[in-house]
Order: sequence, then structure tokens, then C-alpha cells
Amino acid sequence: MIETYIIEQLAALAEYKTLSRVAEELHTSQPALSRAMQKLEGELGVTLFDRSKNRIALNEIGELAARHAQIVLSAHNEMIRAVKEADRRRRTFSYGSIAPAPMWELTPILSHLYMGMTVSSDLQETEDALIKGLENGTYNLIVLFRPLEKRDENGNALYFSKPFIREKLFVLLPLSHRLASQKAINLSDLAGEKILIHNKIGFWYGICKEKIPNATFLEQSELSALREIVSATDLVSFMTDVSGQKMPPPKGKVIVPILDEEVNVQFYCVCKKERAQDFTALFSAWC
Amino acid sequence: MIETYIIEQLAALAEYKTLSRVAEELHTSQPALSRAMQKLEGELGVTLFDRSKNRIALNEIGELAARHAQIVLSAHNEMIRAVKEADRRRRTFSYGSIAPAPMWELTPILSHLYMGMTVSSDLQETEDALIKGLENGTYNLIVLFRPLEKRDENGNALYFSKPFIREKLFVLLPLSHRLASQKAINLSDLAGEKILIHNKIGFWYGICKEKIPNATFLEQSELSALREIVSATDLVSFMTDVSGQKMPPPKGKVIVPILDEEVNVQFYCVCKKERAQDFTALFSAWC
DNA sequence: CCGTATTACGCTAGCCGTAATGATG
DNA sequence: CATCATTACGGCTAGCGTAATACGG
Repeated sequence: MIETYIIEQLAALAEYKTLSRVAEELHTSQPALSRAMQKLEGELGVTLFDRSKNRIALNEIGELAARHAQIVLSAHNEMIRAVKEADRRRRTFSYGSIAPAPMWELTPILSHLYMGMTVSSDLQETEDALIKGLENGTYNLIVLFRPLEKRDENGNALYFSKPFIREKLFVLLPLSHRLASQKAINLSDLAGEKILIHNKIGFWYGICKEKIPNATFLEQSELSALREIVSATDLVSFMTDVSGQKMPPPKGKVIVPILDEEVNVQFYCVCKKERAQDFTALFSAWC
Repeated sequence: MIETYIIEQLAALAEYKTLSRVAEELHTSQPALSRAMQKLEGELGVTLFDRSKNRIALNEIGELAARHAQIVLSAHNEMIRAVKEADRRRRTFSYGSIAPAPMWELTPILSHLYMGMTVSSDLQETEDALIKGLENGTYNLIVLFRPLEKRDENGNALYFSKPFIREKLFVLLPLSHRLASQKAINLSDLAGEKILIHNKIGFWYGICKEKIPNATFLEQSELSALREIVSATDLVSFMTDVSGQKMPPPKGKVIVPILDEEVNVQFYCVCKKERAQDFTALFSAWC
């Protein structure tokens, strides 16, 4: 049985060539290494080094041993990595969302429900990325804007979906805007406009770009900066009913509802069917 | 850094379930194991066990860790195996031969030339098995009955072949045999005979079976027993000029040369081209 | 109670670092 | 003589085993 520290030293010797260099790299002493390499040869009963009085070098078998040592160390490090990763996952509740608003609601609920655990959330622009994350265990839960109905070959549901909050998109227009007096508009009415938009709003971003022809989108990822620019200019921008509760809409703008069905959204919390019962407490937290 | 003995103990715990059982299997004490498992958790900073006061069991992450431990141990054992195997190979000169006679000559030469090394020789019936052994490193050298001319895609010779001894086959006939008075015969003349034959004579065995139609071969693998039976019966059998030097032919038999070219053999020592220079001393040992 | 895990405690084998030695270019 | 490996030596710690403790079926 070869102890790990010796395997590490052997691999390091193959890399750094001299004991003194290895001693520096591994923060130990030349004599310690000299002894360890002798001990290694003794345990194996095999000569691994060409030695002259003040020079040591791996021989052919020593090189072979060092390559194997590297393999052992890789397995060793992978073991540590995997265990720590598994533990980290066990200690964090991780979910992904297609839009920011559900995260504002869900994270406080989860933090309260799973006390002592870290709650981690990701915003993703596509459903596919979220489903993939749910499948590979990255997410315990995902938030989509539709229930997920996929079934296996026997017709059994693979996922459990639970309605969560609704969210509705509005457009913010300057008072002087040609559409400012409308009761409601369609996204297509904004064709050709210059529009200020936050680029970290999940699926909203794609929907808006898709449904408004020929618009120029001025992107901004800093929320506070975005609000300042909205206030200071006559540019068109967006808000939702949920974001309106979080922060007051800027003065001097008209808030006009949008008629498109795609931006009047019911969100759903989705988890794997077999884990649904683990989340009963969570799913009964809103009703 | 997790020392090997702890990894071994973790893997053993997964297998044997209780510390006391592991203590027996690994020839150590319960307390030593208890401490080591605590130390392991401490180093990883991860809880690996479900504990009650007098019971310990791997939890989910512990099981994961144990599976990885098994992988590390496999790599570890493979390292030791490979190094010892490489060392064993380095200490033995191994060659294969298509027939026994070259071995009688070659082994003494090699033993003398490579003093301190073990000389190991295999008798093989087919050229293919020998060439394969030369390619995969099992043999440093092989003895065939022809030079090996194979070349790589650039027309460079892959092998170096050096003529070795010659050997010629004779048939031993009882004085009363119908062919006993012939000066020489062909193998085909023995068609239909009952023939006593040693089955560990490499390629001779196949050649004889092939060239003598309808003969009945009585096989014997013990050389001394074979000689006794030859002496005591009127069966046909074989010898060669080289085997005749090793031991006197039995009395009461006629020794008749065989004319077939295939049993009048020039042997060749063959090694990989790139190793030919390692064997210059050997190849100049006969000339 | 017997089997099991853990804690307590003293021992010591083994590993370490410093210093000395020897060789080499 | 600067650099490197090895040997010598004393110190110390980490792991050991025994014994004691505690719990559970």
C-alpha cells in the first residue's frame, strides 16, 4: 500500500525532475523526498531511479510508475471534487426561472421554508435550458410560462406542474407619444420605435424582439441606470404589474396595457414527478 | 489529501457495513477505524455517515465517496501491478521458438550472455503466435524457420533476421520395417503408418500431420516415456540431427533421412529492427 | 448481555527538519 | 564553490492498541 503523499511526490518528481525543485513545489525538504522515494522503491521492490551520487532521475519503469501515479491522483482529486459537489448540492436549493418576477416571489418563500439551506436561482432565456437543468439535477425546480406535459413511453407524466403567479406586460410611453392616449395597444403597434429594454428579463426579451417589427432596441443591463434613462428621455420602455409593485413607475409616463396574449403570462412551478411529494410544503405555500 | 489507508477503509466499510467487521478484515481495531472515518469527514468537511450511538452507516454522499474510493484503489492497484510487471519483464529475457531444438542451443547462450537475468522461452506451434508475441513485447526475440521480411509503408524493414542453426528430420524405423532398407524416404511414404510422436515439438508436429496421409499418430508428451515406448515397440517415430546430439538414438532402429525440403530447416532468430543493436553481442555469439 | 460505536489514554513507529557529508560539474 | 542527493540525528506528532464508556436489540 503506497500512501497518497508518496504518489504525489512521485508525480511531482516526474514533472520537476529534481528533488530540490520538488521540495520547493510541495513545501517539504529534500531529505523527506529522498527518504520517501527510497521507501517507495522498497515497498514495490523495484528500482525506479537511475542514481548517481548527486543526481536522481526516473528510469523507464519509474516513468511508467509516475504516469500511473498521475492517474491515481486524478481519481483521488475527482473523488474529493465529486463528494464536495454532492454535498454542496445537498445544501442548496437551486431553481431556474424563465423570467425575473417569479424569482422575486419564490426566493423568499424558499428561504423561509428551507431554513439553513442556500437558495440559488438562475434566470434563463429558454425553456430548453431550464428543462435540461431539471433533468441533470442542476435545478430542483424550474419556473416556466406553461405547464410541462411530457410523458414517458407508458404514458406516465414525467413532470408535476403547479400554477404560480401571473404577470402582465405594460408599455411606458412619454405623454407626447402618438399612442399615449390609447386604452391598450398591441406590440406590433410599436413597430419602428426606439425602445429601451433591460436585457436580463428572461423570455420577455425574446418575445418583445420577435413581436415588434423594425424596432431599435437600446439595451441596458443595469436596472437603476435603465430607470434613470427612462425618466430622463422620451424613449419607449416596458414594465409589468409585478415589477410595478416592486418599484413605483416613473413620473411623466403613461402606462398602457398590452393586448398580446403572449405577454399576459401565467407562470408554473415544475418539478420531476417523482420529487413532487418532496415539495408539497412548498406548493401549499401559495394558493 | 486523503491517505490511501483511509480510502481503503472507506471502501471496506461500504463492503462490510460495520466497523467491527472491517476491523477484522483489515486487521486493525475498531477505534482506529472510528477515528479514521471521523478524520475523513473532517478533511472533506462533509458528513458521510448516518450515526446513532452504536451504529454507523454510509449516507448517500458516503456511498458516492465509497464508489470513488473503489476507483482510486483500482488505479492504485493497477499502478503496483503494472510497475511490478514491467520490472519482471526487465529482468527476464523472454523468447519464443517454433521448434525445440533452437531452444536447446539458445537458452545456454542467453543465460551466459545476460547473466543475472532469467531466461524464459516458449515453444509455439505457429509463426503468427510468435510474431504477435514479438509485437506486444512478450518476446524480445523469436526463432522461426524463415527470415521475416515484412516492411512498413515506407519500405523500411520492420524486423532483423539472423540465420541460426539448421535441423534435419529423420525417421526411426524398426529393422523389420518395409522401408528400413531405403537410403532416404519422403514423408508421404509413411502414409497409413502408426506413428509415435511427441506433441511438444512446435511446428514439426503440424508438418508431419499434414504431409503424411492417413497415418495414425500416437501422441506422447513425456519425452522419457516416449523413448521407452519407441525402444519397446516396433512403432515408427522421428528424431533430428540436433536431437541426436542430445541423446543417442535408440538401439535396434534404422535412422532414415527424409527428403522433403520442409523438414530440412534453417532457423532464424528474429527481433524488431529497432532493437537489433541491443542484440549484437548475441548475434555474434555464433557464426 | 452481547454486539456495536465512541472516547480516553499512553505508547511508539514513522515522518519531519536541521545539519553534516559527499559528489559533481 | 554552488548545487544536488544522501545520511545522521533528535524531536514530535499522528496513528495505534487497550481499556473504558455508552447505547441498543
